[in-house]
Amino acid sequence: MTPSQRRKDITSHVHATGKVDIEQLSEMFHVSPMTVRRDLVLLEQDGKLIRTHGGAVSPRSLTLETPFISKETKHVTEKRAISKKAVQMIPEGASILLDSGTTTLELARHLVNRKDLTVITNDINLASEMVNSALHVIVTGGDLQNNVGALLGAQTQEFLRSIHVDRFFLGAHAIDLHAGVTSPTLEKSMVKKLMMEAAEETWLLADSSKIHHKAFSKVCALQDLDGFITDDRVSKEEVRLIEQQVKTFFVEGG
Amino acid sequence: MTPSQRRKDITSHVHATGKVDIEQLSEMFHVSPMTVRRDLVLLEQDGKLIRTHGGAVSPRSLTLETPFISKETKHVTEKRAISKKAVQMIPEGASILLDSGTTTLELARHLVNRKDLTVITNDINLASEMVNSALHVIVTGGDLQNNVGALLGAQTQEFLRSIHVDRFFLGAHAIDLHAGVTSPTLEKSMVKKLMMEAAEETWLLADSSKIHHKAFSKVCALQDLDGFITDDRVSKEEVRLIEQQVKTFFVEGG
DNA sequence: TTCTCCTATGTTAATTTCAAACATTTTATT
DNA sequence: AATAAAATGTTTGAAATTAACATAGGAGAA
Repeated sequence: MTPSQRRKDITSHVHATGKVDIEQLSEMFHVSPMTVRRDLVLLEQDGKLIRTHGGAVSPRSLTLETPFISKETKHVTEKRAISKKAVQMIPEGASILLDSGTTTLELARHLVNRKDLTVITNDINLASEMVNSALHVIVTGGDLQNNVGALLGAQTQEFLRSIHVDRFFLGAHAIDLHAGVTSPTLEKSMVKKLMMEAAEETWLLADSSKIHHKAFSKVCALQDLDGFITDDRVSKEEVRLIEQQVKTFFVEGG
Repeated sequence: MTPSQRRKDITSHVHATGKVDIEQLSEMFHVSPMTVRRDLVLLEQDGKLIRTHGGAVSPRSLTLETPFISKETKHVTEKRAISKKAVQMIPEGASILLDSGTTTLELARHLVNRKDLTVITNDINLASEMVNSALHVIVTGGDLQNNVGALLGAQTQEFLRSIHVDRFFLGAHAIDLHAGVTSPTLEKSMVKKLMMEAAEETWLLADSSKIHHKAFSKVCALQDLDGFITDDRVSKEEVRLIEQQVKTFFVEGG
């Protein structure tokens, strides 16, 4: 039996049983535990399995048990309706700035059929969505936030200070009718503020579930915005409170 | 902090970084390694993570790796072998610069299990691959090249002039044993040159099919490189010609 | 309050596993 | 046949794991 054949057998055995231990493999293939260990190191590098203490497990066996319902799947119809409305309001030839986030990601998806637009973003997920389009896309650069895709940091800020665009679409995780728009870190709100300064107009995009939440660091008051697009799942009283602060569109969303 | 809250925090931290070690968690939550270990046992039973030797990994981090889908590009096995070799040569704690391209994309995929590395790239596809890792990733910023994913332009160049890294991994489309490394546009070769200047060492990564091709704009001569990793599908005469110009590793790629 | 029980955590020691270095065998190449 | 390269085994010290026991801190009852 060749080493590569043995590794293939180990791989299929791991996938079949979900779990193996080194002692067992050592006996099964009549090789020393050290050799098995070396095989497992190679197979782990290829992503075929995950090494554990004393053995290895199949990555697939556990992924089936933990279905990750990410927040991306929440309020999709609302986000879609909001971003659709936003796209309609972008004139040909405009330069726009897109915040990081799932709502703006939807917006980017709706943008890919447009042309003659310059789109600037600090989110690599948005950039990836637009890479196959005819859009002129500019990425700010900066430190990549793990598991998120946003770019932040001094480099991002420096770039934002050097540009000017027609419109900024702001995403938000927390909106309070009195405290305004807030974000979880100083860093994020700093970048959002700079984006507002770089833009002629700022429009807030957020589904109504974000309302009545407060986070740590203030971005701006609702009065500072030029517009707000959200869905219609808000009470009359809320509508009144919002509309007296900012020009708002309540789109139908689900 | 209650035990259950700590476990939730551990869970989200594992999912955020993809990988944690016990010592690190012990310090982070100010509890003994034994307590962390007990937490990890519970969380593993819930399928929230997979315990490894010395820590735990997120089950999700491995589903994204899926080394089974990338059949679209040519010479996958060669590229994989080349990037594997390259990864082995990166010391812990290093800062590296990754060129845009499919070979460096493979390299990025092999890097996601590493930590304590700073990785700088001008390709959003590479950045996307590394977003769920524990790596410190920095994106250069610049104009997005449609259908490619590379970032180029004045902004990219300005950033590259402001940094210094330990090692640069250069990808290439055309290598000639006399003309050296060339690229199709002035813009691209300019960025590559700046990357070389920003790095202590430059290593060329390219499968052997790239040899004996010339493109428009010169990047560098083979002698300017500190190393070259390619596959072994080259003739003896070629080996001789290459080796007298640059330190080279010919990895097995079939 | 004071006592008791129970959970959570820390500590220690013994066991197991891991990883590095070196030695040996096998395989491939010239 | 000679040599190099790859694969495997062995040894050894370091590291992680586990189990067992000890301690601290609440929650609830008398």
